[in-house]
Amino acid sequence: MTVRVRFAPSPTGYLHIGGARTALFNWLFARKRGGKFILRIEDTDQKRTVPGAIEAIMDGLRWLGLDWDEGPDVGGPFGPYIQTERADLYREWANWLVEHDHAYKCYCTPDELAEMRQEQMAKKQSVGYDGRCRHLTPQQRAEKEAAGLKPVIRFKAPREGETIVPDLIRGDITYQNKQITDSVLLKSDGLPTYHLANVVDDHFMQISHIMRADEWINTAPLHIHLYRAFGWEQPIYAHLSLVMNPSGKGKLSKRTQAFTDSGQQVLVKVSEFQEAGLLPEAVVNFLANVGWSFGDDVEKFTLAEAMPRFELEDINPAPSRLNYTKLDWLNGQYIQEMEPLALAQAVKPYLDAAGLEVNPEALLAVMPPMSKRLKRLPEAVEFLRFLFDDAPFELTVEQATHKHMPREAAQQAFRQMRDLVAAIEPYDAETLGQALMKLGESVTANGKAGPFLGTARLAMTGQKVSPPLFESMVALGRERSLARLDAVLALFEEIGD
RNA sequence: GCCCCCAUCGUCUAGGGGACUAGGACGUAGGCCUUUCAAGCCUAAAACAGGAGUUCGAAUCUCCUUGGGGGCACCA
Repeated sequence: MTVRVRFAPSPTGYLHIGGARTALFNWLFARKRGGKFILRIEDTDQKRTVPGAIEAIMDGLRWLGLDWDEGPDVGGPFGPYIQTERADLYREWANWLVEHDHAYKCYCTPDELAEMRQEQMAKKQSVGYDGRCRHLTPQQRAEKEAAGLKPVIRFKAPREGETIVPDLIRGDITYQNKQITDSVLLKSDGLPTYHLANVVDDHFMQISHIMRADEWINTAPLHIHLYRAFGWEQPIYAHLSLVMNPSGKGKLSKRTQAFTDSGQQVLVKVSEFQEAGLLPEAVVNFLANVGWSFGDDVEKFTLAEAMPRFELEDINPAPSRLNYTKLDWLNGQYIQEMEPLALAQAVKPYLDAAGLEVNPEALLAVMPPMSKRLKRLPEAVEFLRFLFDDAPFELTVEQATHKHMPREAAQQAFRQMRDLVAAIEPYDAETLGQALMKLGESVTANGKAGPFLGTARLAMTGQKVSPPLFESMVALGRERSLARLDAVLALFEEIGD
């Protein structure tokens, strides 16, 4: 069997991370089976269609490295791949259903339907269209038409029996047909609803497997009836679990929650992951671990490695939340592996944006030690500010001293350090390191260099956390290092008298 | 209200009747290393929602309860 799967978003905005995961699983499956991955745009709700959304979605997919074989931009043998460009096809098949007694015209107005729903709710009945237009006589129909009412086409759903939805992930799901309502297939604006467009397209695009989120599961029996009414073969279903909010309350959405309990921003759009300085390899790796597992206790892997192992049957049916902290860890792992030059290039835009005047050489020099400290690229801005900004930072005598190195000793230590830095040759990390270690051991009460080096770091960088001290001083250069030492010494003088 | 799905450490997961004193990862705690912070390494705490049943034997199968989620539009 030729595998053909599709990702079919509606262009109502950005690419959602949950959608990205659906796309990823489809992609993985298509690649594993040597099939085709198709991108189709479901834009039949023109009110919700947002200009530019198609591009935004494609950008998101491209960033993640999910390429498609057929789609709006690349075309393909079953196009067009944008539903509004296929409107005639749907109309044709909607009419076909009417002609074959599988569908009928309905003239109910929105008000009328709302009223019906209210009544049903008031009576605590199940809500759904009651089929009142099913048996209109030709005369009644003519009257409605004469009154200028524009009809919709509704499916004539079977009222008896049951329908089984076979699902690769969940097994057979049984529905009582009496619960399936006469859904609208063709709207009064002449465009199809999701149900019709989806079934018609999946058929003519020869889709073999439908992988989509759990939220669509209840539409499956209806769609199965449509396939039967048309006399078409139904695809194989596999309903993926939903991606939930970190709180566990509801499916992940833009609105619900902006921050997690630990204060992290809840990223939702793929573009937000990108802007947050996360690497696409990490995001995609992370996503693959949600609802699927590589096996062998392996957490970090590439898509190429995952692909041969991917099986639909292995997908976990339970909904899951996104663990953003784990994503950061994974991202850090990928950053550690980056070549210094690549990392410098990745980090530079953020430094530029922060208004820092970046010296490329100095930047490159501190990349190796930085790579172990970065979880997300933009963090580099605060880490490296000291390197590209000579504005004096706030420092107190308290910070420049230590319990094992009180005021007098600290002042003395910094004086010695200044002399040492001024004279040392060569001015490199190793020489500097050895000398400063020795100095440190001689100036602290406990004979350990740690307390001294900690304060020295503060004096050089203004930060408790920075690239390692010696490398930082080398990157800074002798002159600027001396200037910062002078600043500390001045601090002691000022307060001292 | 009706229908559907789901249920293993805080989170993501492994587990498909005996290999389970339930494994891994993130996070957390402690330790080592160390030039602070990281990174790395080691250790620890931490889960089969509850109840019946099937079986010699159940995290694994069935049912019920509970809890969570989704759906019930001329939205997708």
